Amino acid sequence: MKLVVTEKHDAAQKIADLLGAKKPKADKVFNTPVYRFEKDGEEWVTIGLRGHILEPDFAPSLVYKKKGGWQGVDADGQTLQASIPDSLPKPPFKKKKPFTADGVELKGWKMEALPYLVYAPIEKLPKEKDIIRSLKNLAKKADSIVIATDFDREGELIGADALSCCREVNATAPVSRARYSAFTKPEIQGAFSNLVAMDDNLASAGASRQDIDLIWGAVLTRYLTLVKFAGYGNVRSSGRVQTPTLALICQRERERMAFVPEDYWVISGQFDADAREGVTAGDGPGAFSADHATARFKEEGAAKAAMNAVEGHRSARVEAVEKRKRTVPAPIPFNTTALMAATSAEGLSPARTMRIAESLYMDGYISYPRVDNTVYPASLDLAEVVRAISGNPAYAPTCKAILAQSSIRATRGKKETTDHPPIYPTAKATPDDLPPAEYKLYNLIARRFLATLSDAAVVEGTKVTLEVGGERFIARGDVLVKPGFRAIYPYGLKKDETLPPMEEGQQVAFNGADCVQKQTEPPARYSQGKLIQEMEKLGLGTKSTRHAIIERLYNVSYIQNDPIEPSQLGMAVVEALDKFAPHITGSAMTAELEERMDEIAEGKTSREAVVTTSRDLLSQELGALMPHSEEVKEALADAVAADAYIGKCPKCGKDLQLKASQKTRSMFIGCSGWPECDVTFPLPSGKIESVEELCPTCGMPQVKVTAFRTKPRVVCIDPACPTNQEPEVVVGKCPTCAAMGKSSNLVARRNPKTLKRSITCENFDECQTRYPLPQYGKLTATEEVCEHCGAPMVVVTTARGPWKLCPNFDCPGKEQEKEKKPAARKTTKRKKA
DNA sequence: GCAAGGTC
Repeated sequence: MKLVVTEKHDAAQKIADLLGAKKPKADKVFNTPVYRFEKDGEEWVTIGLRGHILEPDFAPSLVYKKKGGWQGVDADGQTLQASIPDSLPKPPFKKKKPFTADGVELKGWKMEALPYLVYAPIEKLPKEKDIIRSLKNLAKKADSIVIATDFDREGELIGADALSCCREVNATAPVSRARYSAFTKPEIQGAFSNLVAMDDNLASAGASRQDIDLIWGAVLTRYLTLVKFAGYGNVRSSGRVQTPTLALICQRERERMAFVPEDYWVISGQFDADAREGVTAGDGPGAFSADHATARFKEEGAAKAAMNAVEGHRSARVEAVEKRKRTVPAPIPFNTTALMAATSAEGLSPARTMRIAESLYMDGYISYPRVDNTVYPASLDLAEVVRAISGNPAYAPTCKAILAQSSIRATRGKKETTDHPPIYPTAKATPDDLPPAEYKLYNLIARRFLATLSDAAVVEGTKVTLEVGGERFIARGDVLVKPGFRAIYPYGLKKDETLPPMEEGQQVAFNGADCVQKQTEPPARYSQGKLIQEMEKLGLGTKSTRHAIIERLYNVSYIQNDPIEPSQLGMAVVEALDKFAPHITGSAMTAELEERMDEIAEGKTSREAVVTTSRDLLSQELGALMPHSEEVKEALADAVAADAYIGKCPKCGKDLQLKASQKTRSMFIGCSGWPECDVTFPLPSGKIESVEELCPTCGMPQVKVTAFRTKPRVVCIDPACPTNQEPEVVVGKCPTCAAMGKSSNLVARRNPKTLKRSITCENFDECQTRYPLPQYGKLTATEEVCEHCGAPMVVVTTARGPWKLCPNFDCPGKEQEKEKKPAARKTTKRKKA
């Protein structure tokens, strides 16, 4: 039996389809799907991995008490002892009681262990245990093995790891490597009839990347986390990609802070081409505005002089009318970065984009979403794709026009790789087929695809120069004369600005000018899309990881908002590392690693040599960092306090801070003077941000609250503030009391201690009736009663509109709805396997 | 309780 190992399930299926004479049989080994077929009289089976199936980690059996423990070196530590270089003082490890060189006992050590962690041996541990089990089971019976993972460095490593698993159970089966760059019949058949050898050097290059990332990441993350320990779960991370990315954001913020705005003045005049003598008010079709030819006056005096010069004039002369046509080329095919840049501009974060793209891919609506390529391969039948999506009425006219051409021509980007085709739609979808966010992304991808097959747009720009009292004004207009791709791709489009028709020498009405003082703006913060593009430019991360890295920076509270601003903590982390361990804050480390990896791949150096050099460098920088731990600790503590600052305590004047409850992890506001001062304020659920302005009603601090899927709102932190008083609403009669022959009101109110809103019976002590309520939105009572349980129906109006519901949590109607739900979400069902 | 890289 011939065993074919691919990087992912999808590839295993496609290869089986393309190689088998007959349709392959879908089977399972344990829980892993595999595909069996016959070729040239031999039994074949393909199995898909899930990316990396092994994961490097510090050897648990040799060095640590238990996996993942951050204590340090265990027991006798012999293996570590052997790997520590002579330059580092060797602790005299003894059984059960390790000591430092100075004789300090190391049991339970933390920070002191870090210099040794730099040199700790690394092992590859199983990560996908189920898949490994299935793989080994097949490998046992295999006569030969073909590694058919992706054709790149990580793919080679994934394949080498898989092979090492196979070798544990089958030491002799011959192994070969299939190299393909597209799932087409000729490509795959060609790859399998020209099998090559595994490239061990390339796999080693990938493995050195893993080692270096782990060592630097673990050592610096533990350092930052332990130097100012803030409780379990409060990790201050650092890494080869995330820290330079954070540094980019901080650098931009520093530029903004250093920026000194300059005043300038802008003069804008109002004109009307219909009224020759300046008698109309200037809001007819002939009205237009034009800016002074000096776009920015640096001196107020010069601006005033220009204003004085036009003062009193009622007409202007058209000095020149220039028209110029320019073509706007159709956009190039989408790769991952370009897709994320486009969705970011549409308000969809890169991380969310990739989650949705993954589901669209899995459901068969779009092609593989992780690509660098921006050139459609010749093997892709563009006309067939156009036909496939032409069933969507919104695309039909464009599809028809494209198909009517004798040949279809597509735009092409600069990046041409053979990994996968650029992202294109693979099936028709309409707004009825997909949930809104999914369709939004599908629509963008489908329209972009059609745009890449469309003509350039032609825009006619008009520039009109006007003269008033010796001053020149310039009006500009843009009109789309040939829509081309813009007919199908309206994204990122500026509105047309039309000008009324004018001729040289013509007089138009001048209805006065305004002079506005403005200030130059600091460089803009990065949007998530822009940051991803910048990361790509600098070689930070890959198409598959950049969005996740940015999300990680949000999760550890190094950054906030979009456009992205760094937190005080983020700034402090970059500052501390930049001072003492500058290698981790720049993109040069990645660039250099790439060079070393190329050398390993070419056989010019070894994985061991490269990793050891990197360990020595880290050892050096950690050595510079450790003596300044007090300084770093204070800087981080100050930053954390500044990030948590909400306002001043009304009782003792110290700082009120955002805190997390130890027990429930929920957020509240507490005084930094605790335990002397016990002032606390409850917080509603949702993301909390500090706001500078105090409450206009009571003078207490305010916070900005963003609850899940709601618009942010600014609220006073004091529940007693009049702005926080919600009227109690009588929503109806209590059904429990009614059953007991009594009549009591159900009242909706907010608990001032917990801020939770609920409906309680006035007769609660006796009947114990209480219903939960959504925490946000305006609540109104209705006359209606729930058909299932008799509870009064209420309406909650949020930004998404009114929503009528039965508040009874145990209402029998709820169960029925739950049963209905899975059927309603049919859209995520996987397209035929 | 660490990273980054694959993929779900």
